[in-house]
Amino acid sequence: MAEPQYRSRRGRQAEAERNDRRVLDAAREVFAAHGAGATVAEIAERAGVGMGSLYRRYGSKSDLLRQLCMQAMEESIQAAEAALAAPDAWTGLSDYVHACVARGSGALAPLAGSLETTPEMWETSRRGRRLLEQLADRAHREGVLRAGVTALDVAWLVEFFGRRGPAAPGTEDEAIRRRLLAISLDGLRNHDAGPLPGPAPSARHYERRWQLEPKPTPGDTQHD
Amino acid sequence: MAEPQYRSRRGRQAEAERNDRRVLDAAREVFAAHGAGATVAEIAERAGVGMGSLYRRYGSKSDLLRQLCMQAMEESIQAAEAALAAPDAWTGLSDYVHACVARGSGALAPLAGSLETTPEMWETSRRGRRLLEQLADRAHREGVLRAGVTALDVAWLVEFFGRRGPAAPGTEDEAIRRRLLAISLDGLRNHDAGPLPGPAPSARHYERRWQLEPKPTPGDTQHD
DNA sequence: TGCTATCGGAGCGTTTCGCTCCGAATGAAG
DNA sequence: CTTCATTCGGAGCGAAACGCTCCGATAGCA
Repeated sequence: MAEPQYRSRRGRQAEAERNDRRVLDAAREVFAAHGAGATVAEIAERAGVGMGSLYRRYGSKSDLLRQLCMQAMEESIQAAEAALAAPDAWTGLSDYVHACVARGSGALAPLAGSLETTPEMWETSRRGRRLLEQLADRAHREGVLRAGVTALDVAWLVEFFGRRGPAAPGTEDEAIRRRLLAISLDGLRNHDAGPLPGPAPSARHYERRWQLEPKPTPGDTQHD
Repeated sequence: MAEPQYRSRRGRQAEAERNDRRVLDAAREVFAAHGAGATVAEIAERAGVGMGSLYRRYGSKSDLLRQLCMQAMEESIQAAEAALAAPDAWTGLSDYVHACVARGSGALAPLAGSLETTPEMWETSRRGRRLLEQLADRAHREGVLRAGVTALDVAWLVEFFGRRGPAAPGTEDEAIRRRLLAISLDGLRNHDAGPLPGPAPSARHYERRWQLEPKPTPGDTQHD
């Protein structure tokens, strides 16, 4: 089943570690695809693991979500750092967006609205945003980013495209998303288009999604 | 709006008709925002109507969804016809996309995957697609649509942007969506960008969403 | 061959949800 | 004003779904 070279280390514990990762991978796919409403049973099945194995490592569904959220944010931070190290700003930015969409970071971030957030999560989120701002600044300095586009515009774009979760590689869904993403990225690029409509997205609004609504009681559904 | 020659439609019956429409409007907003999983209680509350009034008019949640689906498709057909009558192809296409996104047609269409589809629905869907193809053809002929872009590319774009439902007017959510939509539309326009990646979306895959999935509708099971 | 750590998943208690049912409210007719 | 037909609102029911626990089965190790 696994690499024989590692089996000798610790027989059963190796399986435990493997399960740990498989659960995390499955959870990311399932949550990204179905939202926070996805069931733990589906995650366990997708991971090929029993409920017991899942719950021994993650005390609750919320724990799993939190861990996943952190992982997604850290991945996007890595992608941003890689982008800043890229030879030119545009390929860096483009790669960043592709990476975030492909990994489903954008699909996971809004899930934060349905759990209690730790200060650590806020810090990580802010660090990611700061890096993205550097990325946007650099792109503007090099003249490859359309006038008026802010870091938050890019963040929202990533979130929009990640909504449906990481399309399985090789599927037509993935191909379609890549086409639409290519179209949107071209619109993001600097060319002779008019100014963007309306005011730029605010940080306050971007962060508001993270505040846990006291109760999902039906009936709010209100503007603002 | 009142029918003067029908004196019978007054008093309580007038309220009934008003309720019917309010339910339909509320249902469109709620389903578009929360997907097919939205609860009927939320719809009734949003409409300011009791469950009784809702269920006397629409036999089941599925009935409501079907009606809504048809309405969304017919609206998009009207938008397409208006676009074909526009003075130039680009403003027509742009208005079409804006209208569909604003009304949430793109958010309602994928809901079809969770109900039994009638032949009438298929016919309406196809008619809408044919009109959209005429729209794309005209735009290509006038040289305002990026090479390689097909009608289905536009259809998927509308669906992507409609996913979250029609953002309430005046909210920052709506402003953000407009910005991203403006960006994507500019990418759709004819300019000196490279070719689009991958093959164009296929009609088969687009229609596949309509086939009832292995998940046999968790909601209603007893009534048809 | 036992012993221990880990695994899988059936089942429990709770919550949610679609839908029904009925008393209250409304307005027309007498 | 009283009567009656019609429509309204929402409490509550039965069923289904879900998060989570618990335990018998199983795989490594001495």
